[in-house]
Amino acid sequence: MTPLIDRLRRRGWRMTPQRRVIAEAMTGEHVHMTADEVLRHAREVLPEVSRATVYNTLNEMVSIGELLEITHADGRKRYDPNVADHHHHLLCVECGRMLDVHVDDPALTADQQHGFHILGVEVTFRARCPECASAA
Amino acid sequence: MTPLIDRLRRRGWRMTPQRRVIAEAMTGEHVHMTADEVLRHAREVLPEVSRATVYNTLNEMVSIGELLEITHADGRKRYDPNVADHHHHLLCVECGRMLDVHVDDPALTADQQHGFHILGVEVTFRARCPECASAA
DNA sequence: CCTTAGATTAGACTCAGTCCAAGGTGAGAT
DNA sequence: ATCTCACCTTGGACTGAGTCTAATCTAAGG
Ligand SMILES: [Mn+2]
Ligand SMILES: [Mn+2]
Ligand SMILES: [Zn+2]
Ligand SMILES: [Zn+2]
Repeated sequence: MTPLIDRLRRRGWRMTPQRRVIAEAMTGEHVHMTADEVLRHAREVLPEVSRATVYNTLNEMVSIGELLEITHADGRKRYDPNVADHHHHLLCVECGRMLDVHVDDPALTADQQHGFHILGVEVTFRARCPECASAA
Repeated sequence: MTPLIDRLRRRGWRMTPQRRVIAEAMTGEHVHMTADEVLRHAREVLPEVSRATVYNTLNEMVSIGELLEITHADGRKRYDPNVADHHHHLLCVECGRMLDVHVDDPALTADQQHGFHILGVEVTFRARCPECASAA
């Protein structure tokens, strides 16, 4: 898997310091940051990055398929760089931590499809993580 | 299944016209309205209902388990009165229409649980409905 | 009827996310 | 190496869903 930054350059993106630091934050499995978390990470390296640029960059990466956008129950969106490896999620409902999990996609029987054309399926396991369980 | 209104009264809720009209809107399968849709329905019967009361009532019904809250990708929450019958969802990504579907819950193998205590699982089929498919 | 705990209300407020117009800059062309 | 401009970044105004509050109202038990 080529690094995200190389793939972006190959698509003709101008490689600015802002985009570089955002792309570097968005790497790995089990990475599911909110826009504000990405902004904080980016500012540790490049303190003057603006919120608008983080939103611009994340949205563009989502629209070209280099990031997945996950809508969390708390309303804020999360961004997931793990697009190469189809997966689902395990979510701690207390602290919001989210892990990638691999499980077979469920399928709908014909009569349950109601004539819809299925595009994909999302599975989220709601759970309590070991840290939150022991804190309770 | 006793009607929602009776269950609410039995819990000691004061039965006001506002609550009655909101509870009447929240009945049936395949019902997944936003707060604003509930408000519009309520105002057709009782024009002076306030937005605050709709939000108060929906949130209270969710917290006592008489409604499910579904966070849609567009950010707005949907409210689902079908709590008696465990089910999952089939969502048209174009028009947002959402149907109840019945499919076996997927399960995580022990090594995929990462030590989490699983509370439940949500499955959403992303799809295009027949109306949106023919419009395209 | 009275009474009052609980319900309703308008509008101010919060917070994530979008939009805009002005100024800045990466990188291809010379 | 410098020029150029299409593209990028920025602060701040704006939007829209949802929450909060303080004043007013009312369902229902005695
Ligand atoms: Mn993931
Ligand atoms: Mn449903
Ligand atoms: Zn946790
Ligand atoms: Zn549709």
